Amino acid sequence: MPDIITIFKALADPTRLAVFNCIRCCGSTCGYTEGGQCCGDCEGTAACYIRCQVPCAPSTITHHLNELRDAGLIETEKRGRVVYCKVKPEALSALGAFITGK
Amino acid sequence: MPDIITIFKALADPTRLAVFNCIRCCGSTCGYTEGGQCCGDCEGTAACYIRCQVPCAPSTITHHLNELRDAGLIETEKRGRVVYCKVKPEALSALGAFITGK
DNA sequence: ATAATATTTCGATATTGATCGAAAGGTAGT
DNA sequence: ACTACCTTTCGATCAATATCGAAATATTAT
Repeated sequence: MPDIITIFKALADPTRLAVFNCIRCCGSTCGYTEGGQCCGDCEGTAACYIRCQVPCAPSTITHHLNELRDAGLIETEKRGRVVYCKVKPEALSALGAFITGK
Repeated sequence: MPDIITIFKALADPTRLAVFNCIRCCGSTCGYTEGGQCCGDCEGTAACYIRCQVPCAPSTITHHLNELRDAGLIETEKRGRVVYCKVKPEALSALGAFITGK
């Protein structure tokens, strides 16, 4: 399991935090791409996906997803050519433990 | 009040996190220098101070204290030539709010 | 006043890391 | 097979920043 520094680093970049929040707000699953089950206004099918909410190059999104996964903050699952992501609650517990002083 | 990104950034550097933890473990006050009230084994007077626990140049410590202060994580107070630091609990609450989803 | 000590400022360096474009790898549909 | 699409890998570039040493500032002690 990743240490707290890795978690802090992963969340310390604005773009990456936006990616994380996007995944988080999707509930259990969030499509990287248009077909994914998604959050808020877009009712699951509309063009509300990470790359749309966080405008940057595809390769940049891949990079950030890797960082978040390495930090244990998300899991990713590839079905076909689409990646689905969800938050790992354990990582947030690790943050909680830091706050309470471990 | 500083945003969550600033807080994450401040805690994302190993040296700076060590400084923060050192201040934190001191209870209410922690001397930057030898005379400070201090934590753990050293019973308040021994040579247990930040620069000793976190070996780096004095100017580097100053830099990290500034970052931590700007992030709202600590307050500093200068008495004579010694800086005393303490953790600001509000910053930790901000972290807590992030965990619970705001 | 002088000396010693604690901290900060400044400038320089070196490392890290965010970002992109181009090309490659897989997967689904025709 | 071929095509279209999603994602990843690879290099390169550029900005941010951690670190230090030296000099400056400020405070206490002699």
